[in-house]
Amino acid sequence: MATLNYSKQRQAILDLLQSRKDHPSAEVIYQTLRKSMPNLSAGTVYRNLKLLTELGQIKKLTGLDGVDHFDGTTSPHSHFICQCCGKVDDVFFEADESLNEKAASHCNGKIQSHHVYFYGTCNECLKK
Amino acid sequence: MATLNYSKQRQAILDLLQSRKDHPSAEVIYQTLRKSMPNLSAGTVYRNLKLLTELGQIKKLTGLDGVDHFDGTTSPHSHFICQCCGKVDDVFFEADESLNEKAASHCNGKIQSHHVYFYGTCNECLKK
DNA sequence: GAAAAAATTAATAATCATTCCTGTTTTTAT
DNA sequence: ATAAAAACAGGAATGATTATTAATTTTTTC
Repeated sequence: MATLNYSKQRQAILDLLQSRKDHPSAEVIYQTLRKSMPNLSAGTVYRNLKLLTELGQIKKLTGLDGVDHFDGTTSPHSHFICQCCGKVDDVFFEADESLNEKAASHCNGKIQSHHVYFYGTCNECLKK
Repeated sequence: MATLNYSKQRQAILDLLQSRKDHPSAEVIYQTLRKSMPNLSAGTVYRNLKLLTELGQIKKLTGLDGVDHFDGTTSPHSHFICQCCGKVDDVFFEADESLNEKAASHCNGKIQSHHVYFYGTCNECLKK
């Protein structure tokens, strides 16, 4: 994995994502880091999130609530979205080899990867 | 399925989506329908796409190229995104029952549905 | 079939996440 | 240490989507 992370700002963004188990948006990342880096710029956060995503060091999650969320866990996993509260949990469940293979014959091209989103109601919301 | 579709505009949007196998964006739908409905408004397209999505009569696809795309096929299926040309194909491949069940034990809630995105290179792009 | 009520539309303004731009600062390479 | 390259801060611009409002169309009721 490419390890060209010079700046304090970029490293702080990556560290934050790797230390959290939730999936913060760019805005949340910006507001969180601003507390310790008062003149951090929002553009810097967006630019580095885009760069880190392209380098594969973080994952971008879309289609949750209109804004993009980011995930510092790079090992393959799925996501569970609570349709009640909007929370996004990691689901460490491996369907990988088999899923790509099974779908291959139904597909007009070569599959390289996949991403599974599960939708439902989380335990907290079920209690209500 | 609820069938409360009064207006010409709403019906035209639904018909268009059901007659196409690709997954047009709101803008493409707007420009296409405008040819036969010259004073169609973009807001009408967006409002009806949102409504039809909420009613479950169409599906919204996010995270493809920054803009939302829409799918008139309601039977459960997956999608294959070509990372080369951006094309989105339907993949009629059923992993349903098993996938939700298998993931259930790894999940902090009750799974109701899922959506699988496959990423790869389509046959056209492979030839190049 | 016409009048009243409800729903929908067109047009336009507003919003808001994200990207772009410019001049400055930090990092890297020599 | 110095020059070149990369990255930053701050703010302006972009662009997809949503909200507003008055007018029109559709549905309902008689």
